[in-house]
Amino acid sequence: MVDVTLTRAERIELLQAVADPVRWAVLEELADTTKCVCDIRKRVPVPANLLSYHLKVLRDTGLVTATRRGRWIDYALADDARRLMHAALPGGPAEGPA
Amino acid sequence: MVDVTLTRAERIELLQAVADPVRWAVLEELADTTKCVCDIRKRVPVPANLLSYHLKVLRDTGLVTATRRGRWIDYALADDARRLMHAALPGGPAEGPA
DNA sequence: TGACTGATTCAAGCGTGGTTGATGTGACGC
DNA sequence: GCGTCACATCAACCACGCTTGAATCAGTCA
Repeated sequence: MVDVTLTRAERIELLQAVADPVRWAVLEELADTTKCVCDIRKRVPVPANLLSYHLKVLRDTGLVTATRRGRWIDYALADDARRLMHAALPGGPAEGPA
Repeated sequence: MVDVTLTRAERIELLQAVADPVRWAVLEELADTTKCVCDIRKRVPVPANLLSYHLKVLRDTGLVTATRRGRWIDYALADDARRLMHAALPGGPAEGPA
């Protein structure tokens, strides 16, 4: 697997994406299983358009992926999302779950 | 050592503290060694009062500690700062550098 | 093809975090 | 006690991230 390193600005931007109560909750929900938007919304009760806004931020930073399934769209944590989040923190070389 | 767990709000607040370009840079500078404010400022070139503002945010979230040394004040990464930062990320139990 | 469900986008507005200029505080040397 | 250095605090302001209400889009079905 290509070990793409992030620039400082990318690391900070990624942390800014995570450091929001709604997006943090979404990432927590997706940590163990893929979910569609309506399922996420059951667990993160915010207006639908607000959830869409935050999902877009997470997509744009590459932390989640979206897959259309008919009317529904399934969201999942990106494969390297955990590694990216841990690597984004300051303090020496990237470290995280082994 | 007491393994104090953070609430969700505390975890998010901690990430918000980290997810700022100035504070991120300060934490990066303190990762390997204690530094006084004027040394930090050489590496993170922002106005002195702005640096003070950000250092207060980091102190208030417990990520850094301050020690007066005559006219100078030395800042250091708190002992458990790395663990707290990794633990603050969403996605299952706290994980971080082993 | 219209109605409905699931989801996104848009424009406008607001709250607040970050910045600035000014001021204050503590330590030090004379 | 005063001037200087190192650092912090304050009040005011502003940029922008987040929220809201409205509109739009994609898929499905009768």
